[in-house]
Amino acid sequence: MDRLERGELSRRERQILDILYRLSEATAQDVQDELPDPPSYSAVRALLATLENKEMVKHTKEGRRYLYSPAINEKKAKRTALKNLLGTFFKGKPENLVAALLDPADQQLSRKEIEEIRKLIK
Amino acid sequence: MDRLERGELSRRERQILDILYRLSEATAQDVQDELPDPPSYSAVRALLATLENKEMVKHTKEGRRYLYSPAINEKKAKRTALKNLLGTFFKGKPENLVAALLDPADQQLSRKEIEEIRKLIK
DNA sequence: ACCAATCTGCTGATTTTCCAACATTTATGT
DNA sequence: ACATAAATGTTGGAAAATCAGCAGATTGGT
Repeated sequence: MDRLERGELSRRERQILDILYRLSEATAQDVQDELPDPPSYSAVRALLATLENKEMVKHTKEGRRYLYSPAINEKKAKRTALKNLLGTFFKGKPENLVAALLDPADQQLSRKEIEEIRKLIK
Repeated sequence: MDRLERGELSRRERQILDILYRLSEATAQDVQDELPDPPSYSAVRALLATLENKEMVKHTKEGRRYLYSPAINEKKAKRTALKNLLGTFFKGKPENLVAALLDPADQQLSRKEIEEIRKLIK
């Protein structure tokens, strides 16, 4: 079980990783733009550096810049996040989660989205 | 937008809140039992105290003990968590989340669970 | 009444996180 | 080639989080 699964991420680490999962890859600048209460550019880079040391983030060069991306298999991260959410809020029952998705007070699903889901189940 | 929605929770704060959501209410002892890398009992209590100051946790007396529970409306917390997960991993599309749920490589849904979901959609 | 166990309240020290500033490197264009 | 711009790398310290220990209160048992 790695640091991610054990929930051993600081606030900023988590925020940054989430951004990277969402964007797939991003420059330090991109990350700064997405961070709530964004710190200075150099602070963001320092954070990315520590995340790299912990092997939770990797980078490739693109021209003179770095493009950062999550180092942890996305599928696995997704599964972990889902399992956590299920365990924390839905008693581990997927149908409870789907029920919350369908709850009109929560999300509004378009007719099209519902149709998509219906198809999946078949 | 409160601290929870902005993701402004420290590592331990998040761990403890998740436990409280899962258990609905718990003693300091319960929380310690559930924490990964559990610190001392008194440390757990100190953490619960700071969480109470920040009004993220409340307690009631039960005999001589305190029963702690989340101070933040559960429905709202659930919704926030779901929205975050959708945004981070599923491009905001609920059907993608459902697809992950149904993915046989990920979760195994029993026939019964699938039946439940099908019912919900109708 | 006394002791042991179990809880809360509090405090100060340690550790981790978080950040900005500065130094260095690399690319660009004139 | 040189200056400029735009990156990265590093470091020191402030701020926040984390933690353990101790004192006092309350309960329960003998």
